[in-house]
Amino acid sequence: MATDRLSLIFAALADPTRRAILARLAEGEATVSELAEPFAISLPAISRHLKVLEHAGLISRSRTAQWRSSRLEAEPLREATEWMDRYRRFWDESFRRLDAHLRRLQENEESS
Amino acid sequence: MATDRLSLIFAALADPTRRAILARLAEGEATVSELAEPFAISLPAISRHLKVLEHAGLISRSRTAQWRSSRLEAEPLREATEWMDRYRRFWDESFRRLDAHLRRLQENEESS
DNA sequence: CGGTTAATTAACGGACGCGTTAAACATAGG
DNA sequence: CCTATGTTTAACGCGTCCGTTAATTAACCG
Repeated sequence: MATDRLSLIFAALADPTRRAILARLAEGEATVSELAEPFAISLPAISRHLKVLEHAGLISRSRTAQWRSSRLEAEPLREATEWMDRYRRFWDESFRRLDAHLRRLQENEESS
Repeated sequence: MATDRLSLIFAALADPTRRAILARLAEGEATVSELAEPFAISLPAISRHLKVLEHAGLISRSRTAQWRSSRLEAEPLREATEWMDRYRRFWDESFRRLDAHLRRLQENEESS
């Protein structure tokens, strides 16, 4: 079972429908029906997706009368990005330049 | 089936063992047995994890004699980070400051 | 050739993910 | 109270994921 937080976050993001829901929520809060509207899947399916997102901390929910509104909580995305940042030097050109620069400094240090 | 690239990447990252493998590969290439060593799971299980990582583009593999060496390919992490960057303004303080700054500029523009 | 080492493939089992439809629950409102 | 609306829960099917052990493939080496 994926019990750790990061696994929950990445697993939640691994589904295109859920990513689309997050994209929609970036424009503002929305009810379940509103979120379901663009998709050709049933309301219960959407309901489950929202539960997954909530469990990963990617959304929070509030109740007003019979409507349940979802709100984006991007903090987990920060966590995920932070994890990936360990690998930034493997792809980021500017990071590579910084790397080279630091190496040069190091060499000067050693040769002095 | 998760057929799109981003889903493959996030799904690959959703497993702690696979993330640990990537962490190990950040220190340099390694063979399957070397990668398996820290884990209490069988070699075939590791072999499958590597296949998942390769399918997501997160590693590439080469063969030397009977050894298969894996190498980190972080480009997919860049893609994933890029996707998350759309949400950066929802968590990043400096992004919020920039946002506020731009809004101020906008207001000055309008009132002139 | 025959044995050893490295790794993968095959076959299986159990858990989980994602969808469905039908039923239940919650709230508003005549 | 009864009904309409919004959403969730229940029960099920099916495919995939993750692990196992046993068998197979691949390459080296005495």
